[in-house]
Amino acid sequence: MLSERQRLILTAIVDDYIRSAEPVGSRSISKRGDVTFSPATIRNEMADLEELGLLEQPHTSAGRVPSNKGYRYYVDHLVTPGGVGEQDVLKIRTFFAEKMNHWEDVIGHASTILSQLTNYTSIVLGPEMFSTSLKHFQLLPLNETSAVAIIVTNTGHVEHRTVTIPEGIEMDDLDKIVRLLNDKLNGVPFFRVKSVLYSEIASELGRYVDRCQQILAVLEQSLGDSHDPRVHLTGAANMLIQPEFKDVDKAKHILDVLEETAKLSQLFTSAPGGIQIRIGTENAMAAINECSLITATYSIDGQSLGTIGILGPTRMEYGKVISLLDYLSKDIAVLLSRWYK
Amino acid sequence: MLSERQRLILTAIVDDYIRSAEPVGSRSISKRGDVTFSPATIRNEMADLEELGLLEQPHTSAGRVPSNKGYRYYVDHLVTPGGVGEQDVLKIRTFFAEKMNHWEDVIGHASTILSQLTNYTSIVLGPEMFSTSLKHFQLLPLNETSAVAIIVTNTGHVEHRTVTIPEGIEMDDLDKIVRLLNDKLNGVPFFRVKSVLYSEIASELGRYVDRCQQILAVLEQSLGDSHDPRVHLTGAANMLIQPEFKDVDKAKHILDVLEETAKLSQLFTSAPGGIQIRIGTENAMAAINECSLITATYSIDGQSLGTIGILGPTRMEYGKVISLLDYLSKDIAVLLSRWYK
DNA sequence: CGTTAGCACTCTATTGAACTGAGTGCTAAC
DNA sequence: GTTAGCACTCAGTTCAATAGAGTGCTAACG
Repeated sequence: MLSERQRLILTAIVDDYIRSAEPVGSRSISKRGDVTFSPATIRNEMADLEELGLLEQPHTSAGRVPSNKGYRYYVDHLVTPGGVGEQDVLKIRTFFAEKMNHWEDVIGHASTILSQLTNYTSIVLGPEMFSTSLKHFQLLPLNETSAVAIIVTNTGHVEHRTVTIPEGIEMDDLDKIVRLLNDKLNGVPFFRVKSVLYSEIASELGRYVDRCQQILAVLEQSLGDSHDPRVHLTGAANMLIQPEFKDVDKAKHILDVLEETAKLSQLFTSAPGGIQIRIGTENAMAAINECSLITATYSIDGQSLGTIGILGPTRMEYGKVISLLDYLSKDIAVLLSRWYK
Repeated sequence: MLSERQRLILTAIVDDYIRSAEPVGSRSISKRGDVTFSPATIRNEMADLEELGLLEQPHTSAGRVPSNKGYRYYVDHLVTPGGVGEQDVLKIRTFFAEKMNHWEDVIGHASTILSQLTNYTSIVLGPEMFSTSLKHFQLLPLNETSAVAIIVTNTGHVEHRTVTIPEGIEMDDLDKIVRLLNDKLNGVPFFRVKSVLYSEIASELGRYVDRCQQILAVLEQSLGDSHDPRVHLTGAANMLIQPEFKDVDKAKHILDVLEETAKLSQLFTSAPGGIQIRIGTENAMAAINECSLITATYSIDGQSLGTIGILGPTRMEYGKVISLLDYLSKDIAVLLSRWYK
């Protein structure tokens, strides 16, 4: 347990370092208004904090820098979110007032706002289809061998892919089957579709055609693998602003990872709701071990739909980002629920 | 008009500089196998080439560097494309052998390959919808006020957006109208859809409903603005490899522009077919005035569909990139035509 | 007359030494 | 317990000297 004074000093150091990106010395802290002790006293406390592993020293004659553990303590006990500025709220309002044609536009806009307001990189996961239910299923033949399968969810989300039609299937049969599927599957949540498919419908399908195995294959083609949510990445170039990444090689490693958007979604191991913060090496990927990732989930009716997040250096404006993510995740929820209600 | 020897020397300088990114001196050229003159002779020629504006000198005691004009001469008269390596062909083969669910997957894969094989940034414009024709149009009501409009082209491309249904329209009417539209518009090329809409159909619509104005509005909502093609950007981080962009600020400017994918498509002022090369300041955007952009269009049946391109430093491996783009654009055409035929 | 060797000159980049300044740890006094 | 004072450490900066790459010019050569 830290003393009140230690907490005060740790806060001062972290705050200063977040602003300046330079090691913080005892003198500069004592000159701040909120700390009344002499540099010598502060030095003693800093030595203790270093022994506890909360601070680090780049070299003997430099000031102190928060360690990962120090940041962890800071976000767990010291940081004060402070709310979202009036200016920022206004920007968000005007940005979301724009016309949006797709579900995904909301998500994309959110991503842009996040990176603009923070000057960090924003990563936003679109709603997973599996948390919604099927509204409409359709197979549109293009020619003898292939068709476009279109799936619409109750939220207005559209998925589509080109599928191969097995030989020997009649158009009429396909039509019947699609109609049957729409009857049976309408309103069924996606995570249950497959089981319903096999338990209730597989038998009925037998009545219409004998080649039902192949039909099911087409269905699986249509539904399968649609698991990966859309990833919106904005402001990747903002990484280059940070002094810690002024070294081009470091920056490249990070940007390389960011480009593989598919892998990014793995970073977002489903948060238990609310804000989640991963500092430095707490992140699974080695390439971003000098970054912190803060995420928040947005949800409708308690059903968590997706995640918005900010990636920046460990020296990140935690308070500001937390407020913003909290605010925006709720905002998105409102927007989306209005969207399809 | 340059002498044969001048051309030889210019080629040598450009090739060397492309490899090394360092000013090329007379000595290093004379040591190459293909040039048999002494450094002094080469120096004389270099002075002439500089006077012609084809070469530049960073400072008095440095070697020569090609100017934009020099690159221009090089690509116009000197470069030999040299073909695509066996290895590369193999990689392309295996990459395109993967399963692809959408039209766009082909484009996305092409973009990835391009950046991987060149270590530059690839920009690929998906096929513009307007060069295809309407296969199917559908309005799927989500609730009382909004619906999902789905458009499928003859190539299997799917566009969708959420539209607002004007008040006072009956579901039945909508159904009839959609059916009518499918009858009339099936097979109509997109660039003619609007005119057909107004000339042939507007009158007929009057029979079904009196509020045809509003219906047309919905249609325009569905069709309108779908002009902008999908832009695939891959390997943006590769810019950081280039020594000319080791300065983080320079790199940031470029990456910032690259992030606004919408604006990127403006760089691709429709090429007259074949390969197009823009060197340095020939590019409209100031931010990429130290870059070269090489593009190739891919087309089916003479109908140009989209563009693939490579963005790199002006010091770019022109020969290799030209070969690759030429090869890949034809490959894409084959793949796509097989896709929907 | 075109080509080449030689040489003086220019300019950048590198090296290393001296210096500066921020910051610490420790000790002794308050 | 707190603070002033002081010796010490170490990165960063400045400056001059040096090395090296390359040029332009002149004169000689075939």
